[in-house]
Amino acid sequence: MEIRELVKSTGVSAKTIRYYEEIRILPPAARKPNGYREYSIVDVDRLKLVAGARRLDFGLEEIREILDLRDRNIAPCGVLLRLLEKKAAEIKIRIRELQALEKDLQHLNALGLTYPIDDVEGKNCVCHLVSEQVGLGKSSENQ
Amino acid sequence: MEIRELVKSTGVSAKTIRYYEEIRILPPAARKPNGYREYSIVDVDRLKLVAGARRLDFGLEEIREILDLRDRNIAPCGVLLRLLEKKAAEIKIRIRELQALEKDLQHLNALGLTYPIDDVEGKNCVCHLVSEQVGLGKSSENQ
DNA sequence: ATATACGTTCCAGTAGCTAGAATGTCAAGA
DNA sequence: TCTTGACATTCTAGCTACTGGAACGTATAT
Repeated sequence: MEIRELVKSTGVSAKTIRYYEEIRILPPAARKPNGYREYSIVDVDRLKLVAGARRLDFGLEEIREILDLRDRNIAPCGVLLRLLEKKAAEIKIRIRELQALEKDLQHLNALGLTYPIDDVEGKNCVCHLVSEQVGLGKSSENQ
Repeated sequence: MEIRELVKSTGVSAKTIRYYEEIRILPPAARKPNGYREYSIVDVDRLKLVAGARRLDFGLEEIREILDLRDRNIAPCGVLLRLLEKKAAEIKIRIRELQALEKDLQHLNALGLTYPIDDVEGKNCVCHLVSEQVGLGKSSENQ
């Protein structure tokens, strides 16, 4: 099959497929006489695993590890399972960070609305609220 | 004051401060005879606003707009307030995406644990669960 | 012959820094 | 005076995961 078929069966763009080949996530594709890339069901399977893992927000390096195991005929399930847990933990933390951030934003917005909006350099201005966070509240320490 | 003082009073690293100057978020710093950068309270104020806005996850382009208004002596509070709301809405969405992702991860993990971990190419493998998401469930459509 | 819809390569850009190399400056201690 | 250490400077390159665009080749239908 040509690249367009692979795009259809995986939902990954042609650009991205070529990029994955370039960085050796996918092996160099076979070529037809005209120079076009040619794929088989094996490539579909591999790319589906990559796409699934990406959808779960795994990094390409993590994915590369999984693929390397598979390529050496070692079942990567154990590793994948651990990564799943690790990622879930990370997401949990990230969610909490964002929730704290959301709270801060709402708080500043609410407070800012009670201030005049034409105060360029005075203290009664939402700009000052934004500035003055620095070094104060640590409610949402993101990153 | 020298750059180290500015670092202390804003929590922004020297590298980042120079970078901000390079991309014109901060104006070219005055120089002492020895070539060292020299700052005043005005720079502290400006950088604090930048740091506060970055902490709220505003992009540097958004911040640049705010600063441009301020530089032209127009109170940016109105704009800032709108950005605050916009950002809060974005965060809300992002949180929901991450929560869906978290659910998927936990689901796959739970299901994966019931499978053997030594199945390289069979279907009873968490790898297959990961692959088979592609084109199926759209519970968490992120990015 | 031409229009179009594919395919190819290569280069550059995105966001917001951060690391590191090579070099210069300043203050204090032996 | 020499040296050590902590500061400062500039410059280049790298990070993640792609994406856009140019310039060009190929296949098919009209």
